[in-house]
Amino acid sequence: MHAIEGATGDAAPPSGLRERKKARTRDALIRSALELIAHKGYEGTTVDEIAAAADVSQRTFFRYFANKEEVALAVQNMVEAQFLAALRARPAGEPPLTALRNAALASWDGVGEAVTALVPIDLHVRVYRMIESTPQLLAAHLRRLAELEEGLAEEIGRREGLDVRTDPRPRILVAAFSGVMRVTGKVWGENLDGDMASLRRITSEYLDQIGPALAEEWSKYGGVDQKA
Amino acid sequence: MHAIEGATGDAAPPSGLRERKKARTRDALIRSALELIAHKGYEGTTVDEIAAAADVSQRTFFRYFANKEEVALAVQNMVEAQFLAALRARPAGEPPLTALRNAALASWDGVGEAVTALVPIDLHVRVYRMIESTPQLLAAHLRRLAELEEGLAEEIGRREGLDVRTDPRPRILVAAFSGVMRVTGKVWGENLDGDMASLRRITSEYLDQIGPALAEEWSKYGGVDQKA
DNA sequence: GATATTATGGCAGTCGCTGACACTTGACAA
DNA sequence: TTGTCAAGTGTCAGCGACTGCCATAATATC
Repeated sequence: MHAIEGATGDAAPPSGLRERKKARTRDALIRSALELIAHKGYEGTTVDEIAAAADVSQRTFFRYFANKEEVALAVQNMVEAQFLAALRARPAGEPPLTALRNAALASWDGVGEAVTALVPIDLHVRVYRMIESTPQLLAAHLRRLAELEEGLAEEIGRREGLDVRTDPRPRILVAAFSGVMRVTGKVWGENLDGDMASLRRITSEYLDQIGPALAEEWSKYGGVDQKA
Repeated sequence: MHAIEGATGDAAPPSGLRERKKARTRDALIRSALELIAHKGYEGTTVDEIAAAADVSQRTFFRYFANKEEVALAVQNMVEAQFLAALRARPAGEPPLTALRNAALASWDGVGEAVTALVPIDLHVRVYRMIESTPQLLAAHLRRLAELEEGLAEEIGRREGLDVRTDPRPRILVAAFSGVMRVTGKVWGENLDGDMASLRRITSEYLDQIGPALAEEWSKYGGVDQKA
């Protein structure tokens, strides 16, 4: 439904030769694009080059992707879809914030292979940094994240048995959570150790800080715990 | 320093004739642009039309604004600069979250006249809704908000006497706060009463909900209060 | 009033993106 | 196998956003 889904997220096994061919072209486009972008930068890469590298015409490129941003964000998009799926898979008993947190941590697990099936992870990491540092790309990325938040809020609402349109708490929770996750991603991208382990550590650490950060007074180290 | 500032935010009184003329052209461009965009939509408006309506060449337009998005977001940008200024003006005693909240509420006050000096407020509101509903514009808007968050975090850090690069709490707080503010703005834009009073009400209400929303369990109505 | 600055316009050209049309290729049935 | 239909692809023409370049016109400075 939400555009997030479409990103190779539907794990429909390609049956006919036609669909297999389409998947191959799509993957080739993504690979060529990320390779070029990581190498020459986003703005330094033209659609013509991407298309040429994947051996299709420019027109065909635009039949697979609505715009240049979309290829660049294709893998990242997949990761986000993973996250939403992980949230859906969380046991009903978990409180909202815990579910979000665990979904994030859990989704880092499966995502590695899913990404590698398309492109080498280090390429993906390099592109991720590109996203953060390229204004146009970052803008598009943030917009998709906003869409994702919609999906997350809906799911939280569903879990807690309330309507997102009447009770603002799901959206508020997700907004706060996503904000923190963005900082997490940003900090991780800035630091040089681009491995999953450090990502997990930062994530946990920062999510733990959300309570103290919202507290009235900040004690010098650590801080108040807000739970109950 | 940050790009946010540049949006007519520097209240440097135009001295020479040259600068006054420049300010007039800039304002004319903004007015023409918002008028056209509110009327025909963002994508339905060409830069040529905007330039023509302001009686300058297209080339000149691009000397005033880096791209079409910038002119569409010019007023909104001013509002955000106001907000940052309002935060800076908060008394040192206020705890971080309270300062942010009061800065938001306070900035709604002065902003009315500041906006009206450029364009009628109802036009601005119509454009604001346009921003929320136009993907490309929303993307650009979200990116600027991310920049604003940087500024806010820095200011919070300064107030609390800690370095943003070592202590993550300022960023985390601001991220959570901004997330909630975004929901606020979105909900306000969706509802039909586009007046400041309802914006204030929603803002207060939603900010009050952030504690309960982060709590472990959600009681059906209202919820736990997290303060100490 | 001469001269140095700075703003503006016009033009050519690149790049992202789209519609229209013709052509090729895979799917499916007779 | 073959013929038909649907779907994917390439080519081309064209629009709109944006930039560099150069000539010109308007202010500022002395």
